[in-house]
Amino acid sequence: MTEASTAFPSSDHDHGSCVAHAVAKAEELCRSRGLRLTEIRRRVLELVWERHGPVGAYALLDTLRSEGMAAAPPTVYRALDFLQEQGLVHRIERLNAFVGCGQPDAPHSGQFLICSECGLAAEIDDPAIDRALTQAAVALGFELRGKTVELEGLCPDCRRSGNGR
Amino acid sequence: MTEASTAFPSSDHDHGSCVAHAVAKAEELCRSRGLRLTEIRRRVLELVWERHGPVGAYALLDTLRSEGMAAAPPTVYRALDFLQEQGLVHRIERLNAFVGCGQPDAPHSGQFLICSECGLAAEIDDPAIDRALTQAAVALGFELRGKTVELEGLCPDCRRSGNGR
DNA sequence: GGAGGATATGTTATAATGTTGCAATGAGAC
DNA sequence: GTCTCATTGCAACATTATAACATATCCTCC
Repeated sequence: MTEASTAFPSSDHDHGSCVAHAVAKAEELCRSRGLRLTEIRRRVLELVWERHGPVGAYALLDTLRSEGMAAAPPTVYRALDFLQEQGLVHRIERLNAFVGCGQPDAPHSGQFLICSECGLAAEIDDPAIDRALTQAAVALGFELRGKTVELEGLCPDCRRSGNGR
Repeated sequence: MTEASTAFPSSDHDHGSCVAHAVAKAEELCRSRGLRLTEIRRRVLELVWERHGPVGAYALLDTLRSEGMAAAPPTVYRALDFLQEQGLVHRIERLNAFVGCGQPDAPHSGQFLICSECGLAAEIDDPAIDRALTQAAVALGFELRGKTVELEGLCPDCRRSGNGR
């Protein structure tokens, strides 16, 4: 997950299977925690994974509606809240958008590389970054509860293809 | 700036002089860059510093209006855009809010400690964090353009006074 | 298997944040 | 002085998020 080849999803990977995998993982996780992965929650999770990049809440909402579901903003936000609490999706502050998390079981903070060109977001989990953050907080007597790390720039692919200048 | 005593503004420091100082610095900076620190821009900068903590765009707007200025959302957002471009204020993504920057001349990315209890935000500039971020990006072949680092938790004061549990 | 409580969803309205487009103004260059 | 360009005024609108309250569904316990 800290390797260039895996940080950004390759354009030809098998979406279907990775969505299925994520949902299966979520089901297991909910079972083990005694929580309900309801129809809506599951569908939102699937949609987030299908897109395989940051998705806005209202994009999800539109999709749900187009599928005939009765859905209003709270429907989506509540599902997203639940998924976030369980670590199944992360919110990307810079984009007001959400992405699926590949490691919902391992607690971690979510560090992202966001490509300004293609819009993809790669999650990394770099211990050195985490260590530096923790140390800074300790040094200042700050009790750390949440970390947001979002790096914006050009992903390897877009760099190669000369996009973004 | 990486010291506990200075990271968070102490409750009894001299607001007036630090606002004045920030504005003086901004004026000099604009002069040297051949830019115009107009009435609106200056006032917005002052307001951001007066609050000495994250302020929302609409809070600024309300204040401007209460002072009799003809102001609409674009008025404020344009001023904030300008100030951000010049490094005079930073945006805090987690809060959709803005804070004054004490080091507008030294280019830096803006790393924040945000207290969930008192709402203050302390800017730090920790080289170790920056190094870790840069190295992660390099390792992944990612061309870094912007960094967001926002740590949320309890500031030393609120910790001591037992707020936030 | 039915009552009751907790969890989840439906629904409507509204709040909060941010942007677009175009006209009018004003400051500095020549 | 006039030209040009940056800045501001203004109106409308777009996007993101939440509040409040009613209804439905699930689960447990008897």
